[in-house]
Amino acid sequence: MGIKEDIKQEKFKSNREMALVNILYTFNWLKEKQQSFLKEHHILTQHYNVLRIVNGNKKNVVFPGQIKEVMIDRGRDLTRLIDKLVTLGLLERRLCDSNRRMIEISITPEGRSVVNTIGERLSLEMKNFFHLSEEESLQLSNLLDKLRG
Amino acid sequence: MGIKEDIKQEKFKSNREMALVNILYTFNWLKEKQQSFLKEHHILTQHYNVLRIVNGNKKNVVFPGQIKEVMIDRGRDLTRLIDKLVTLGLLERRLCDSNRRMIEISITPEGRSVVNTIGERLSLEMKNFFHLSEEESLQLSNLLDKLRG
DNA sequence: AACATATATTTGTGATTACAAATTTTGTTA
DNA sequence: TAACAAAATTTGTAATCACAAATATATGTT
Repeated sequence: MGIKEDIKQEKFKSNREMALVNILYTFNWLKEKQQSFLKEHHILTQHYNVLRIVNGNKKNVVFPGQIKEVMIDRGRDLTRLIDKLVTLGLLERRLCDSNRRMIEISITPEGRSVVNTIGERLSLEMKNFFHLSEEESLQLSNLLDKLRG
Repeated sequence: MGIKEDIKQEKFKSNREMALVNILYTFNWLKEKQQSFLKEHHILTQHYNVLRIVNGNKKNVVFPGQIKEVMIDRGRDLTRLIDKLVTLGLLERRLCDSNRRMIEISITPEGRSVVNTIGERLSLEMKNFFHLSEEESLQLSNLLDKLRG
């Protein structure tokens, strides 16, 4: 089974177009896998990504602007993404004393627990659905880097 | 420049996770490129994908269910996606005589013109931003196929 | 014919997204 | 130091999305 069967398209104009379509298709495939985990925690992939970033930061505190810089899917509507996570008790917001245009975001113990739990499960489950070796994964990642070149 | 610099993350737990993140990141990168074209025609990538499918079909007529089968990003809310394209005068809807549960979707001349114009421009521009050779594109596509296994 | 079941699509609704405009604070400069 | 531009985030809003429930039609069974 390859992309041609998956979307029932026999021919592509070029390998480039086939690769392009395959990235879009694989993205959705992966997103669906991820969502089935996250649903149990009542959050979406976007929420998880923000949590991961805040949790991964060495400092205890991050600003929305910093999160935006690093986000995989460009930080649109970050305010209301954070709103949601604050409502869920996973993040906290505080005014920054030194520069009051900024808001300090920090993760709560519960947030840390949630993001770690999901992260571990994801690592484990990866082996079941991500059918590439470490070597092949590296090749893939290098090709994608080159693509964006 | 690679994924590590792009999202400012020095280390990944594994190459698999790096590849995973890289796919998500590259998807968004590509989507942004595409959107800048489509904006000029006041449609979204989802709309373009539906148009492409209807246009690419050999028969003059497609049913929503068939579109759904083939869609890259699973056909959620297809009804209202088609609504939009009908409103724009790019698609037409007609009741199917033989099975009145179904709706016949066909593309208008204007729809055909729009989708062809966009398609050509996309092919041309691909060369400017899709920095892989035909050979490398094939490798990439094969790796993605294997990933989904 | 009457009924249950399956198919194909639409609707309702609440959440999320995109885009632009607004708000607040800071930095600069004439 | 008043004025103006820049930076960081929020708000408003219309459009889109996801999910479930509803509708309408077709098929198969007793």
